[in-house]
Amino acid sequence: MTANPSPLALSNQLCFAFYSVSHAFSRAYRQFLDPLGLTYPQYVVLLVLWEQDELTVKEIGDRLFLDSGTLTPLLKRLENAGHIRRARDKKDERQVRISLTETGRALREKAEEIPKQVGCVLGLPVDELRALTEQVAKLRGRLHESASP
Amino acid sequence: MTANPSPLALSNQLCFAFYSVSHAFSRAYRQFLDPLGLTYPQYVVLLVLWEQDELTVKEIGDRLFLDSGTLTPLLKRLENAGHIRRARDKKDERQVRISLTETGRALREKAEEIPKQVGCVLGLPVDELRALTEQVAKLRGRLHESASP
DNA sequence: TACAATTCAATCGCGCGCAATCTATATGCA
DNA sequence: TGCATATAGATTGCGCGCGATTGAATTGTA
Repeated sequence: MTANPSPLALSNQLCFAFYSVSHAFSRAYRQFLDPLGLTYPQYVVLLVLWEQDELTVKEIGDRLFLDSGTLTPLLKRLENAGHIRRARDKKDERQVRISLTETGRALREKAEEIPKQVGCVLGLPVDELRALTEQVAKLRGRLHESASP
Repeated sequence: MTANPSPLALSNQLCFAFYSVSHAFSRAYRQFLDPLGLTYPQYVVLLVLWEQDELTVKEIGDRLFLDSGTLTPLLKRLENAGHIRRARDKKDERQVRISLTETGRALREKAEEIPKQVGCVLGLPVDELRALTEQVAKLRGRLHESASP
């Protein structure tokens, strides 16, 4: 794979790099998330809610590029764990609004150490991390555009 | 998420960027893989086999950072589709050796157009793609090292 | 040669990701 | 107002990823 010399396979290389690094990241986070009883996708949903509470399922999905097929069962698990509440919006009964419980809000402090610890193993200067993040987000944007023209 | 100003959240940003871009890539590949009846992970396994046939499950797993729990059922599906054969190694009965069928080898030609088509939407110069791929692979290496010291 | 330790693949269980479909609610328009 | 259309979320089905365990084959070693 990584030894393929063909320049035509370049997007294959890049795609696989992202595919494998995202799993590697997920594994790296797991050692810190396991003690909290969270998976990485659940953690990301909580990150969103810690930043802005009372979002609807759709709003969470827009931020994370996930649909209700993924989010509904995930949110139910977070609800069963006692971290969030799910309630139909009174003004628009189609929507389900997600709110943090006290437990869910409290989890934030413990979770705040995680990115620091993971960041250590990356061994890259902050500005490089920032540049890389931007570059990757830009690629994601292009892929999304081309998917829904 | 992307609006979080805290520098502490930088590895969160980067991890999420990889997480979301890898799904976006997988969706981009899907439109080309669907007609071939392949998923992205199946395609990646075939890429490996097209480069070197007669690998064992472990050897495939080493190249793709996947274990038998993922590969065994995936390979069975590729076998059912007629693309590969699975057979115990005569010299070491613990190993299962994977070989391409004629159908599986023939699939390569159709698949060869895919990275080109995906590459078009990325809109990045070749050397930038190459640099990005290397940088991401390096990060993956660091994450793997720190996982198994 | 016995027998413990290691290696390889298979199996099981669970949580995503996502396409497709369904239901309920809201909106737009004649 | 009445009905078509659109939207939000839930549900179903399938294919991963992966931790944990199992069973069989091999290797290392006393």
